[in-house]
Amino acid sequence: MTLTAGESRESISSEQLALWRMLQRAQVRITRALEADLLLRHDLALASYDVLLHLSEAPDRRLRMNDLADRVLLSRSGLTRLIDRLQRDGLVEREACASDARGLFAVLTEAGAGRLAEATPTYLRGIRAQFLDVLDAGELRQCAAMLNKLFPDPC
Amino acid sequence: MTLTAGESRESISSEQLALWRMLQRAQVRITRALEADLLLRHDLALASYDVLLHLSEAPDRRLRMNDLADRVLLSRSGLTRLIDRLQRDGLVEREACASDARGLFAVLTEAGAGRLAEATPTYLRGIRAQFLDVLDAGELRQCAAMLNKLFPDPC
DNA sequence: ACTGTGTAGATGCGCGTGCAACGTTCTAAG
DNA sequence: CTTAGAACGTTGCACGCGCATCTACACAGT
Repeated sequence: MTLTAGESRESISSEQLALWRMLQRAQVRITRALEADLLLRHDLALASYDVLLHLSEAPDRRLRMNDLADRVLLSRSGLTRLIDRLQRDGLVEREACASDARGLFAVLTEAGAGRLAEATPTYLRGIRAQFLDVLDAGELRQCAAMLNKLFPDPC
Repeated sequence: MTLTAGESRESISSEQLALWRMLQRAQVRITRALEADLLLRHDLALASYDVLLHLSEAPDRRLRMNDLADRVLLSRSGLTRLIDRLQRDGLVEREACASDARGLFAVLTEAGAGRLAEATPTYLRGIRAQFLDVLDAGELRQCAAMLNKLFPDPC
């Protein structure tokens, strides 16, 4: 079962390379399909959805810009601009941080929570259709196990 | 083992949602690490590497723009510009298509093949370090099986 | 208090991307 | 032959992103 020794150490078989390329393709496809659907139905980019989602899960629906940037896998400047847009659309507000004058909170507004709630069915349907429903329970467990090895970092 | 019935059909458990988010994070991380390495060591973006790789595998090291765009998951205009850059750097050339005056081939040059050969060890090392070496042979098989279900399209 | 080092966000800039529109060429119907 | 429609690739445009830089503030040591 685990007698890969020497094969995966030296170089890469064409099956392994093909596996990697397939993984890339699958990921891009799934993400694009999801984003397209979200954009079409709710005029919401995937990154925006992610921001709203993370904020909705945070205590007091607020998160420091820095923490938020880490969670949504965006550069700090990228997040600044994204929050600009979300603020312009009234989905998020900036609020000063009492304990640290440098810091800002991004706060989910009521409108933002509403928009998130609207879009969530689309989001869930998307990941089910593209991903979860395609695999059975055993495969999902295997997938989780692999991801834990690939990505041991704290959430 | 396969008694998901009803659970994955109705809505999404938080484990499933977490699984999906982890998958996203893992994918972004792996891709970014790989691209950063490639960029740092060989001044080659991942998309550029992919183009060179696909061309090197094609008969006569050439591919129609359209076919190439499909393979590297880029829009037609995106590919036009990418080929512009690669041509400027001498890694690729455009060549008219005899049978169809609308068509163009992107052709890998010697310099392009050389650059690809230079970068390939970095590329392979990257996907091994980030992905292949982390999993054992059984997991890689499971992964392949899942990808075949997720992405049944022809390569 | 003062100075130096580090951190939180914002901004200028260049780059790469997709969409819509365009010109060119192929193909089929009349 | 002519003409309508589709296909191939390119271009104008706007957008989102990251990097480098900047300002404001925090916190340590003196």
